[in-house]
Amino acid sequence: MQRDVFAAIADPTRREIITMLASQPLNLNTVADKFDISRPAVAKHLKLLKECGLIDIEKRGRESFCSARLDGLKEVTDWTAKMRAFWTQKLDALEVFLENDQNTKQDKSYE
Amino acid sequence: MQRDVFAAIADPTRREIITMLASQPLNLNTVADKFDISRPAVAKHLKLLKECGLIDIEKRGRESFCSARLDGLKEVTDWTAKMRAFWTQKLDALEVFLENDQNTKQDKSYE
DNA sequence: GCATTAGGGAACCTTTTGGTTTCAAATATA
DNA sequence: TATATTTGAAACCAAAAGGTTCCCTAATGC
Repeated sequence: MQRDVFAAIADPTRREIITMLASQPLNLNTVADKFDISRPAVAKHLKLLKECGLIDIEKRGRESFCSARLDGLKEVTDWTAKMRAFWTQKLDALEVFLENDQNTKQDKSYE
Repeated sequence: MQRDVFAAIADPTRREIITMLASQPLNLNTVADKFDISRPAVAKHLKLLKECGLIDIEKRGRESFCSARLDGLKEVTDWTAKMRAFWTQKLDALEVFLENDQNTKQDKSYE
């Protein structure tokens, strides 16, 4: 049972699948037809995406309908936003520091 | 030359490194000491992070000072935000659709 | 009933990933 | 100068990732 959303979106094919399914639900073969790789390969990607909660796979008769369930991406958005905010804040603090004290040569500071 | 930011943040160790460096710059050995894995292993992660632009490595004497440079994460934030927005919008549209027409079945066309 | 279609799943293969140990080079320091 | 510190880099390894082919089962359509 994979569950790392970061690993799930690391693969370009899986990101494409997500993009496709975000616009509309599709069955497995329809998804597979969009790629050059084999159906089992796509099925594996879909299974992984399901296991980490990014898509639903609903069986209807002999067909598997796949649909996006992208609230799991919040974890990624949150982390990246937090990192960038932290970093930007550091840069701002540095800027203020440099503006207020041009003479001090603090050689440990960066940029 | 790796350059996929999505792949870069797929590894938990690399995410930890990024988190560490977001709060303050550190030299290679200091980073390595925080982990149970060997120094060369950490050095490889740092090198990869540098190659995709998420950190800087500045050499001073015999030391390598590493600092965060997290604007590259914008690509990730943008993509995830876009997907989630798209998905939320679809959900809203679906809700309206269901409210307005309970009987129509969805078609299978893509794109 | 029979052929077709959609998908599941096993077995297998190759490349990548993440890790290791070992050694050499360069810089600091006593 | 001799020694310790910090890193770079090579060689190697095991496991995971991503892919393939082949075959089986179960709905569906005729």
